[in-house]
Amino acid sequence: MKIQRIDDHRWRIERSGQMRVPGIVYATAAMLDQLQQEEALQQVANVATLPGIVEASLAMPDIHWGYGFPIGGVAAFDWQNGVVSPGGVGYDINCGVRLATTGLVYDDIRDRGRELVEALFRHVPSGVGSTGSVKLGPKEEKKVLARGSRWAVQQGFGTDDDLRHTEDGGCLPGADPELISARALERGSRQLGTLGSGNHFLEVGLVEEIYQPAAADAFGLHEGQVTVLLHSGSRGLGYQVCDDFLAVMRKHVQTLGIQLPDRQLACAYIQSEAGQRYLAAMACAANYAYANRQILLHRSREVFEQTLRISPRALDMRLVYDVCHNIAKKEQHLVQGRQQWLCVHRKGATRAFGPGQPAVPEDYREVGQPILIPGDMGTASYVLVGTQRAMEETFGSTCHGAGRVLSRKAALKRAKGRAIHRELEDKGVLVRWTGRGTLAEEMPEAYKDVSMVVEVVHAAGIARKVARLRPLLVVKG
DNA sequence: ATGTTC
Repeated sequence: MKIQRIDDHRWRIERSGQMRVPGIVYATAAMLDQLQQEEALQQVANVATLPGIVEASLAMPDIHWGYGFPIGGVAAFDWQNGVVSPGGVGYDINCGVRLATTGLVYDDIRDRGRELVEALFRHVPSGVGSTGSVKLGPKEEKKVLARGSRWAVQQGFGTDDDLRHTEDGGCLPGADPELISARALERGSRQLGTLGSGNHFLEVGLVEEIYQPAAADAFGLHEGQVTVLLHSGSRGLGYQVCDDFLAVMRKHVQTLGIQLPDRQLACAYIQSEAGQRYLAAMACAANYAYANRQILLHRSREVFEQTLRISPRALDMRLVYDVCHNIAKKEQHLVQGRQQWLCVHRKGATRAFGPGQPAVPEDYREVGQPILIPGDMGTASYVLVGTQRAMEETFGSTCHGAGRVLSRKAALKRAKGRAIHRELEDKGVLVRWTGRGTLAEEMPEAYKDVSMVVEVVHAAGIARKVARLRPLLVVKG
């Protein structure tokens, strides 16, 4: 594989073999050196062979190996002649992050940390297979799939302001619940409003530093403020939708006569029946995830109010934004000088729309879309803002997180004999968790330094730093 | 990520 340096933060994988377009990797030289030993760069090149891909197969600085497509990858396909692939979205359809501010400062919760984290842990079900927040009959579940966050708000789990500050308004269009298998529906019936496991979390933190006052002001962020950060997805339902459609597409792709460099790149032309059905089913799972995070936010409001015995008005928990980082979306972008309809796959990548974009909420439009980048549980998370340069270079996309450096297995080994929760406590982070190995798998050393990832996208201009958050209380699955 | 290999 031939890789050319473009500048300090951009590298081009030259076209070779069946590649239709080059690959572009956003990274420092040191990060690229590490990547050379992994399969992730080969996956970037593999994606570049798919029919209808435009401009380039993109990789963000948090790229790592994934199912078929790399995690941290962005690929856009022509809406008329291109393909859609479940592997380009990922198993956790609409995995995403939401950030809320509060009217509280550190002193308001300083002595209540243990109590708060206990109450959050009790009221927010977490862990693999967690259930019990909201139970849905089949009819009601289909409404969730069709309406997303709007269903949750209609049930009293939030406000219209929450919807305005959610990507897509919390509802992807074109969702068809009749395409969801009985098994997926069954898995979804008891998991709405639950956190899940792995890297999913609920975190109470502090705004530690502001980098860009104008954007921070627009987003309602100021130093010393208590925040709530949530990371979750579409749970077992989304997993099942992905699994169901991978099976469909593995068969389908054999009828197309296209040679794939990797079977995990199974796909369908967007305009085919299989392609349209996947997109309509994917939208259902995306809407389930939006509703899930909306209910998790509502539960957080309830816990803060009850534990601190304060009114909703005093708590003043406002949703800053909710972003999704595992999705394929129909969007119009400028390609070689003309507007073109595309299917933009973002897998472990976040939308990063710049100033003036109609899809950005009105109160943020002048500065650009908020971007939420969770780090590991002991260090920091970042709020960024989208840029015009991202619109021009990356189909309005940027990174999504720190990215793993240790496999789960390697992390377990490294954590042996250690008490990770004690180490976190020494850093000022109180943590409650469900799974046996979760804390070890998710320990800070298992991840890249999130600030290095953020520095790359900031320096490359495909997002700008707005604020840094420091974790105080963490609930893990 | 995932009722962590129906």
